[in-house]
Amino acid sequence: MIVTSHKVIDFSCMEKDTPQYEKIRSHYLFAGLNDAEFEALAADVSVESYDKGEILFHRGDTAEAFFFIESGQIELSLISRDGQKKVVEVIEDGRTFAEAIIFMAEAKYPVTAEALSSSVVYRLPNHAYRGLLHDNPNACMRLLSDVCYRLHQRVREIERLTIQNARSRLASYLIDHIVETDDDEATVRLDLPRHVIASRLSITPETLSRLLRAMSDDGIVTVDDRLVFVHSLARLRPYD
Amino acid sequence: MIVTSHKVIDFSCMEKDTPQYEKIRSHYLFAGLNDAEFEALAADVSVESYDKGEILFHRGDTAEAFFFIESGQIELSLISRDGQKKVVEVIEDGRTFAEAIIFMAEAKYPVTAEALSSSVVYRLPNHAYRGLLHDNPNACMRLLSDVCYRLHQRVREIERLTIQNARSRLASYLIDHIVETDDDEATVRLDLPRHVIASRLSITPETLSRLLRAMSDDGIVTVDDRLVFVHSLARLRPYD
DNA sequence: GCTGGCCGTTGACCTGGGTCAATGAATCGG
DNA sequence: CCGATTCATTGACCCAGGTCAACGGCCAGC
Repeated sequence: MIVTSHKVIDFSCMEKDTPQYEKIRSHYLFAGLNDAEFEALAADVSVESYDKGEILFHRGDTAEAFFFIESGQIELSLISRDGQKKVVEVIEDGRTFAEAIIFMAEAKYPVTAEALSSSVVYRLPNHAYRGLLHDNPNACMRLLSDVCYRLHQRVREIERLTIQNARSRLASYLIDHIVETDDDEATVRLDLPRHVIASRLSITPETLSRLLRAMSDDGIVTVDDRLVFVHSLARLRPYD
Repeated sequence: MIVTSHKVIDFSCMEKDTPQYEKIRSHYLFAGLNDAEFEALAADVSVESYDKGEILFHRGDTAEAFFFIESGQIELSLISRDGQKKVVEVIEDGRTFAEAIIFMAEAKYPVTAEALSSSVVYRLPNHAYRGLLHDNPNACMRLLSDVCYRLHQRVREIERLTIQNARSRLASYLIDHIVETDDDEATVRLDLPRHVIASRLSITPETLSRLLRAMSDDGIVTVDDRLVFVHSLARLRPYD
């Protein structure tokens, strides 16, 4: 077996007709493949389990595979020389990540990936999928479309970081995480630890806390642990 | 003819075997096409001239075409509600831009494009190129590779904006614009107006001026109008 | 050769958000 | 059930970089 901190699970858990199998099979990167193609790809996949806090890869590591998250949450982050961390994105189950580097000339991961909670992921070697793409114009187009969407997301992120202040960014975040909305009111679920949210917004936990408090004092929101009740989207909006 | 502020030039200037023709023909998006394909594409291309300050498109405009720059410089920027502008990128001649939005579902330009100097650009309708891609796995792969590269660039930009300070960002910029290097010394050419550089770095022109002055006072650089002589890359580096 | 705009620079001052430290809550391994 | 550790909150203070205002080139048009 393999000697790493994480665990490689018996491959049989990706057997056909299980819910897990269907979960990855229906992902947009694979849905367009025929059964033979998918089976061939699956033969190269390894299933891995990571505990909270374990690292899948570091920024700068040679990138030979991308990942599909079966369960859990994976945090993608940048870490500066002096040790401070900036969370770029948190990927939830049912999604893939790092698939964009399949095509990088210098195939290094541009971010560090760490399990935020216990997670099961499928490791898909680049070369296996790359070969398939060449003969699948449709898969190619879908991937292009997805990568372009992500590129657009990054531009929006740059916008938020440069022409919006901390309060606006928090407002945007709240609006993006609404679980239920009712006219001018809404309920937001903060599905991540505060300090992770803070890092995603490029502020400190202290500032996040103070901003929520200020909004609360202004009667715009009520905070109850991980739930935020927005009393007036209109009053939150000006800062989005 | 067409009634806009910019000028649509006689199409004949893109005739075969001219230097202009070769310039675009050899671009990576078109080099892989055969002559018949390229000719078909060229039939849909319009050649346009823009004066300094003219807008090619605004953020949010419906995106039906992408562009190849024959000559000049095009600034891509984000503009906030309150009017402040953030320059995301400046594209020089010989390169394309906005080609990523060919694949966006909601085809809106994510940035505003403005001519920084008098420019000649080719407007390429999305649909024309999109059809070609479907039958050209190689072109598809090249485009994927390029878009992924840009995605990576954006991640690096986010890194610069969040975990580097203004001085570090300026140092990175100087290093990226070295025209000649000699061991620990280098010459940098600032090919853009100061206020544009400042915006690209997400600082004010005042801060840019002060940072250059501070570096100059520290003996790290000498500034002579648009030329910056770096006396010690080692002393500049710690901030990159 | 003026003159009216832009651009860049410099100084004085301000402030959003970071840093540091203290205090509680909550979670967890034993 | 209890220390140990991690996480969130709050207060006091600080500073990088923004804002505002003044000034001095440098063309471009008359």
